[in-house]
Amino acid sequence: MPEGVEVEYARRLIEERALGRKIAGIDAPDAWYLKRGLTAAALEPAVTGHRLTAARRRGKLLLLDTDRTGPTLGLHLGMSGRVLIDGHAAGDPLVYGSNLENPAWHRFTLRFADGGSLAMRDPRRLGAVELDPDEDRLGPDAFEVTQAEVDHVLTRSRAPVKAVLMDQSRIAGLGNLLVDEVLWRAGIDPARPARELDRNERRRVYRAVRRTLQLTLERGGSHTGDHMAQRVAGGVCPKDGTPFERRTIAGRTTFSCPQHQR
DNA sequence: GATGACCTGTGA
DNA sequence: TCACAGGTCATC
Repeated sequence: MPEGVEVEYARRLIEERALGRKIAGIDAPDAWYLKRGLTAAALEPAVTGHRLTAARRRGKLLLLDTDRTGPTLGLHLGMSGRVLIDGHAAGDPLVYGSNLENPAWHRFTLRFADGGSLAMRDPRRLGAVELDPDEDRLGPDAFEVTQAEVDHVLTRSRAPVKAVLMDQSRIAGLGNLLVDEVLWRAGIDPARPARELDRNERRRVYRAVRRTLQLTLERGGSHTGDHMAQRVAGGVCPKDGTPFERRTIAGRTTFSCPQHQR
């Protein structure tokens, strides 16, 4: 779904309400939802009887550790996925997601021995479940990324700075909305080749990443940025009132201010 | 690295 | 009916 901020909400929900609970079985009615060769027949015995011991997150990947030498479960929320525990979700509803309940949208469920459950509801089926995921395919997490790491990825690519910031193998956790908000705050044109940014501009990007994550986390989601409200036809820049420009960059709809993003 | 594909729901 | 959607993956 969701970008790093929503995945962080899901992680916290799991940490608060699911840790220590024993898995009694799984419900995986959609074989397509299990990735990298995983099958329900292999997954169920691998996790049954184990307790959840930690809920971690790297970028948009949720990592559920189990006890002893039990496996780690990797959950991807895709574009429309949410985590429900005992039927309850975390955070605000997705702006572009459906909040209706439909049993057919429950693509994967962990059943707990106490009778509750951890379910993934995902209308669009673009999420995924995997076992012992390779966490190193992802770059440093956006919530913990350093200025040095930002400098490193930006100076090594000629791609548009937006494409670089959205590349999960470089920095993990920023999606389309958050990157637009970051570059709007930093005053950088999303189409600029990343390596052309000077030292001062890279510093602004780093600070905007920190500020954007802090702000949207406090406010309730990736859609709560100041820039987001103007992501519509006729939207104007909240800083200077200039009509926003709408383009496709890195394959994604991009809104930016032609006046102050340069 | 840009592009299209994946899948399905929503709103114009 | 169509365009579009906050993500990833394979392919050119």
